[in-house]
Amino acid sequence: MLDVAERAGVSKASVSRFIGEDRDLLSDEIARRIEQAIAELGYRPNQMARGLKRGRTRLIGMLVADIRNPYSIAVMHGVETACRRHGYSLVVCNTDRDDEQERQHLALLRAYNIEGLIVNTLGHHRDELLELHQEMPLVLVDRKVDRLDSDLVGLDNPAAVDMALDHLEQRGYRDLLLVTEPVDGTSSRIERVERFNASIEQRPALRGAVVETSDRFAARIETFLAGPDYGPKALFCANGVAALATTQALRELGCNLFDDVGLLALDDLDWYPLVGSGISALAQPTTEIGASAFDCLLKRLRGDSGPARTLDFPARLIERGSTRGPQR
Amino acid sequence: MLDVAERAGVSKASVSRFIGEDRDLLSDEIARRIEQAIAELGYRPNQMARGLKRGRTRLIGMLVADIRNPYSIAVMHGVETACRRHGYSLVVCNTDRDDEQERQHLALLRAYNIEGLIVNTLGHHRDELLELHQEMPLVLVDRKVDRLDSDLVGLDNPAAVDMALDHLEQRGYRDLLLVTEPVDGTSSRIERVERFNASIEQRPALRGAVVETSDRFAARIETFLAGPDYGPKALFCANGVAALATTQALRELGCNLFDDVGLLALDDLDWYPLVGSGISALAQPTTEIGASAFDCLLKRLRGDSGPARTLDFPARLIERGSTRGPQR
DNA sequence: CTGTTAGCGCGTTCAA
DNA sequence: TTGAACGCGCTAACAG
Repeated sequence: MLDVAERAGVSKASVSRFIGEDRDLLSDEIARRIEQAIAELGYRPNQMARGLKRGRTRLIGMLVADIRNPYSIAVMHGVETACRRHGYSLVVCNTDRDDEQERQHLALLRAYNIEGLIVNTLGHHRDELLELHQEMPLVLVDRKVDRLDSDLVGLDNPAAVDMALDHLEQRGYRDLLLVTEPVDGTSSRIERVERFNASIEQRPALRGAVVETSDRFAARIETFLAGPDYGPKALFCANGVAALATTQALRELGCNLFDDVGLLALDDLDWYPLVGSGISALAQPTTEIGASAFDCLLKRLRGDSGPARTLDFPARLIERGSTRGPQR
Repeated sequence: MLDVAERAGVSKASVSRFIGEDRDLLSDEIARRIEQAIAELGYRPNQMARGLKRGRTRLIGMLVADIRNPYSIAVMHGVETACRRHGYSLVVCNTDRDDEQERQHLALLRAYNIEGLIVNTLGHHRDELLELHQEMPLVLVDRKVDRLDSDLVGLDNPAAVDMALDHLEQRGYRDLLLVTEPVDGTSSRIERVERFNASIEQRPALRGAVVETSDRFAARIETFLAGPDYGPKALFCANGVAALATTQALRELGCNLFDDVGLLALDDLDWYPLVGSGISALAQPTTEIGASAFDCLLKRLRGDSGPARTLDFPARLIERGSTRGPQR
């Protein structure tokens, strides 16, 4: 920086003004000289030093529970795009669903002076999250954290589940099984399960049960399929991972996909069209969700201190062969 | 830091020694007092400031061409795990296959004083990469960059292609079509195509052609399938994206998966077992590749200045229904 | 409009 | 073994 200043015959402060937001304060002549000196020397301001001084690092942190989950990737991509558009950079930390790693990453992000945090994990370290939330804005994605009063962006789970049941019922399915990953305190999973149960109550034509993907999972599916005849059977998978496990199980059981049983999945993955007659899906607007998460952060960074907001996005139904209706 | 020092009744320098690598220089008594003060105050050293002073930020950068590609994700996961194990953090930048974004991200990473860089892109900004390489170690993953003399970690492409051809030939396929994403200067794609062509030359029993996934892709596949009978036909997809496109095309054409035509794919994705009779795959050891990439960096950071190394990992064949042999 | 001064939080000389 | 002083690269406050 000193080199640039000397070469342009000005002081460091002027150079600082040039690369910062005070460029208007400079005379055209000086600005031109600085610009040239910067170009000639290939000077790049050191973001670390800027961050150190101003407290503004232009860094956003994101805590992700499982980076191999396509949903997380999609949201992250949305966040990253939004960040870049506004001059921020994203530091992504993957916890691999491990509480200890979550703790370490939180410490790390703080040590790097991020300005805001996007969280998509179980949030098993509420104390640290709370503490962090004192210092910076925080947005939860997809999953609530108990007694953490922050913005929340995600899917409108009740509406999505209703949409699923409407569709399945209308297509002639009567005996439903909700397949979910172990609920394990994950708010979005809880909401889906609860709404499923509640909504089934309201629909006299339907019968519904819930099963978690776990050890004897294929056997549970088999039991369901062999169960007493209440009407055409269909599976409703609460997310992409459950859909994968379910489809695997159905294949193991030698099912004809999808004549024997209907299937509707939350999340739309690129391979759904390829399996059997194609898997119907409720797609989440992941890019929008990611962009909104960043948007919340940005509003807070710009001083908005209103009450915590909750943004629920609607799912979109994509019909494929797996809900074409029971084959008689 | 000053607070900690005062509370422990020592100077900032001692605290600095405690949190740094000079802890041995401190007397037990002082170390204990500092430790306690840190715990009581919940003190966290500011990594920005440390980086500013020492030039060591403990940050590794990774440039990824397409974060939605499962291969990239898997490698990134391997890198991240290795990083964390050694006290480094990873900053991932996704270029979305866009040259301009690649340039911006390179500037960004430099501005944040990363200590090393892992690159998995086309590297269309060789000048900047070269410049960066003067300042820090650089590892290429999967893709070479012209005249950039750095470590390279990836798949042993010739061996993998040979393994594929051996397998297909042994299973009775004779008429092969290699499906690749547009080659577009990507070294790994070039290597696969070239070895395919060369290897076909050497095998009188086989015939081979190459097609890129693009506009009239399904039509190209159709032409291949309808072509003169040279023997049982099989498709060899050069990566996961090609496999997805190919399977889509086969479905559109109403093929019976996979009685009409064999299919072998490079990369092993979680949904391969679910499509038709299951897609056979050559799995890449992505975790190892990622870990090795970081390992190269670490060696360089520790002073190794030997000649650039190339690490080629072998693929692993996973047989499923799609190469069970031609059905007569 | 511009330059001077004084730190941001830390690591690293030096002496002691 | 410890502490005082200086500076990393930059920005903010003030003075001109």
